[in-house]
Amino acid sequence: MTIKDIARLAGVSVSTVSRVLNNHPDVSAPIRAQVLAVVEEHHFIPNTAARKLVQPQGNTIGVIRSGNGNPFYTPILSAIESELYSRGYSMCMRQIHYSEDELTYAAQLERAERLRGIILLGGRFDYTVEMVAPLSVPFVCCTHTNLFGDLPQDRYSSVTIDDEEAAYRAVEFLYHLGHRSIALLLPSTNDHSLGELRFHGYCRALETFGLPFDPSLIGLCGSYGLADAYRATLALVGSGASFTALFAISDLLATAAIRALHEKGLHVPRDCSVMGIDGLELTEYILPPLTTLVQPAAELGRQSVQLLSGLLDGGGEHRHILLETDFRAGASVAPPPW
Amino acid sequence: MTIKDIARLAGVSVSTVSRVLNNHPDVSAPIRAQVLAVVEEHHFIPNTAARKLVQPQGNTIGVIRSGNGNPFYTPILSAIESELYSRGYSMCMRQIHYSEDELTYAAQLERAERLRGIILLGGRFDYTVEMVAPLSVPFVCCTHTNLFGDLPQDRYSSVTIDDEEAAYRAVEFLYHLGHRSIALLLPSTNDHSLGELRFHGYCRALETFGLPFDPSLIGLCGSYGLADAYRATLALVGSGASFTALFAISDLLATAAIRALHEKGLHVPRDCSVMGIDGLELTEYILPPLTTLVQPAAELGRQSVQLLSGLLDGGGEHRHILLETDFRAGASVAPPPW
DNA sequence: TTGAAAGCGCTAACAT
DNA sequence: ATGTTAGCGCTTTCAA
Repeated sequence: MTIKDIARLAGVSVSTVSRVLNNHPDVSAPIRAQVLAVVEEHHFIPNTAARKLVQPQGNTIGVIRSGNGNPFYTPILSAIESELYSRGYSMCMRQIHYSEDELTYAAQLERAERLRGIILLGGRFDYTVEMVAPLSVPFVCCTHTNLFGDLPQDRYSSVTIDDEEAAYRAVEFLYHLGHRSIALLLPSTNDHSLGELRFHGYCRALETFGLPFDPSLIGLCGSYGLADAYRATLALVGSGASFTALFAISDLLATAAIRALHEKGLHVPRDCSVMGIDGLELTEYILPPLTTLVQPAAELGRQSVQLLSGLLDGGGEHRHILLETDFRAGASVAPPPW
Repeated sequence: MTIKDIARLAGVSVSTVSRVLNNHPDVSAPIRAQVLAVVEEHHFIPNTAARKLVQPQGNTIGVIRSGNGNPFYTPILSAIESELYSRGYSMCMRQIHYSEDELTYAAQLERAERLRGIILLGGRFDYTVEMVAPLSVPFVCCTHTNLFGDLPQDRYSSVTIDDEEAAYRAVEFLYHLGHRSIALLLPSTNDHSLGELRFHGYCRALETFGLPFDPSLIGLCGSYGLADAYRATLALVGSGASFTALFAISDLLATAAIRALHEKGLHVPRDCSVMGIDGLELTEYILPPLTTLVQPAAELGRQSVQLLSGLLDGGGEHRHILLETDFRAGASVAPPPW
């Protein structure tokens, strides 16, 4: 079923059908009704591919979400969506695997959907000039930025928290509570990504406060998964390492850690404090409610759109925005037991 | 940049470029290399819309995921994806809001992507013949089925758990533990959806075991959100209703309920047992680990694909598969305190 | 107000 | 092995 069929059935020309379908004003009411009737009757839906092919440019922004599981992105996405719509853009979202390359995907989407701009949600921290070459519309990184690649700052925008600083603050908070042996739970210390940045923040805090770096206090879980975090925490405690606080670099890791500590007979926060980063809604409802640094999810999304919109409207330049995390008091931290 | 440009730059014809791009064998090695070089150099990506337009039919299955937040769908999606790929299909996933209509969306996607079939993940339970009319390829409902609409069974397939039965089993389990006052936490009792079905299961269990239905034990939260569930539970306890167990119709609701009970000075499970349905990975890691009926997420996804594949290969007919839930022992239930 | 026709970028006959 | 060409379904001039 094509507009040709509809035209024939309605006894008009294809251009008239097209006009009706696109709400052009210059069609007489009776003809319009007639065409619409046929369209309805046959449940006709115009072929999007053909439309895309012929329309010079739309007003669509592509959003690529990397990694399928993380609930952290959910509120960000909502914010992006509503901000986009309120500015008259339409949004086209795709979710991809961690294993897929978001830039390749973005480039394809750009062609397929005639995108005007792209928002990369949760991607790599190590873009090179070569990698972004296929992209020919402006893009902004939301929740990540290019700290490990050679892509110049003026080639892209980003909106993130300062990951290194956030980790520093988390450790600082624990230190000021009185903790002197602070364990760290993270997937890897050299992933050229989040983990590495937050690891640096942890190290800097130790240094600042004159605490020794103790490798036996580092729990490496290998992934951002709950099961791995759980196992790594069990192993950490099982190794005999002694610590009064555990800083997990994400809320999810922290959640699994609390259970593991509990299993080992350690009460949180009485025997061991636990702190996270992210501020998932869910971790507000676990027991004990997690003390964490909340990322300004809605703001991350909103400002990404604002940046992109500025770029598209002509005036704007590529910028890099660092947003503050917000301390959320839970019940998972306390002064050390002595 | 189009294949025409590439052809000119490489000094060949457009069909040669097309052949190279589509890995056709009948291109000489030097020409292929030459074309590829130009393609690389200019980061050329063929226009998907044009391809879609001209290709008679692909091998793509569309997946529409309704509602953006629920982590329950994550493992299902992974299963769908891998099963699809292993059978030689490619997948095209779209996520839509609760507020959007998945069928309209599916119909558009069907045209746009030339889909061969559709998997609806987490949609409505009340389709009518009229609503599905725009779809012209077979579709299967994953995690929902058409118990409230007039769409005949032979017009679609479905793979779900028996929601009514699962709720029954949850209550049965609590009953056998000794509980006689079992509260219920759910968004609504008449949403023509999940909530209503599970409500029926709850009622049937009460009836079977000779327990009176007590409206004051029904906690209505209005949504599947954590905050609403938390408030509803506080209100339920605050109302003075007396119960020794709470059955929340989803794991997320159960999680928020546990926190609310704790806030009210009720220990779970000593003072009040809590049980959920879904079996989220996360609720295995909260304290107390949630006792729940686990939906066979991977199997739900896998069988959806198998059904669809059977339909497409000619032989299959529309079928409706009910999968069993699996009891997962946590630590959130116990015999009543007396 | 309506219709005829060109062309979007690509693939696949068909021709060479 | 490579080139020429006819559409795919649609929108949009341009003419009537």
